[in-house]
Amino acid sequence: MRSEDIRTLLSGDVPDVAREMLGWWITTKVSGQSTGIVICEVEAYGGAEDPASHAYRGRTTRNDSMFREPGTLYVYRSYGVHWCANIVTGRAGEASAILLRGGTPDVGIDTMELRRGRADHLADGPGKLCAALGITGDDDGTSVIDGPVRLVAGVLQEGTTIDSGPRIGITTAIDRPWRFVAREPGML
DNA sequence: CACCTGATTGCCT
DNA sequence: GGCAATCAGGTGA
Repeated sequence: MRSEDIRTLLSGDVPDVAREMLGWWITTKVSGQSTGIVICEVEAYGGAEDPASHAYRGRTTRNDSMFREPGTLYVYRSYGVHWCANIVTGRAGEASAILLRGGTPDVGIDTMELRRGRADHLADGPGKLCAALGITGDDDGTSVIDGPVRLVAGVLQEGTTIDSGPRIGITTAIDRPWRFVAREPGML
C-alpha cells in the first residue's frame, strides 16, 4: 500500500482505524537492528471529547505530538518505567490516537528476546511491545510513514475474528468498546 | 510547591 | 491472584 493510502486511512474515525489496523505490522530499525510485530491488540482514544484520552485536558508538553498530523508517533512514559506508543489518527489538531497494546513477534525475534531479557511474552502488552521493538521517548513525534518506527499495511489471517470491549486500565468512559483484539482461528 | 494517581510489568505467594 | 516499583503530569493550596 502506498504512503498516501496509509495517510488517507489514518485520517478516518479512530475506532474504525483501530479496527482496520489489526493485522498490520509495526517495524522498527533501532541501532542497526530490524524488528517487527503483527498488531493484534489496540485501543482507540479520542481527543477533547474523550475523558480517557491524554488529550482531554488540552495540549501540553507531554501530549504535544498527539495534536500533530495523522501518522505521527506519540510515545509517553507509563508508571515512570515503561514506554507506550500510539499512532495519531483523524485530523491534525484533533488529537485522537491508537494505543498499540500487543502484537505477535515476527521479525528479529532474537533481537527482541535480547531486549526483553526473556523468550516469552515479548510484546503482549503496551510496555513490553515498546521494549521489544526498542521504541523510546526519542521516537516521540516521528512519522510512522517514513520514520524509525513504521506502520506497514497487512491483512488478517483468513477466519480471524475481532473482539471489542472496554479499554483496559481506564476508569472513565468505560461505555466505549474501543479496545480491539484479533483472535486467530484456533486461539481461545 | 506538595500530594496523588496511573493507557504497566514482573516477581512473589 | 496479589502487590511493590517508580516518576512525571495534573490538581489544588
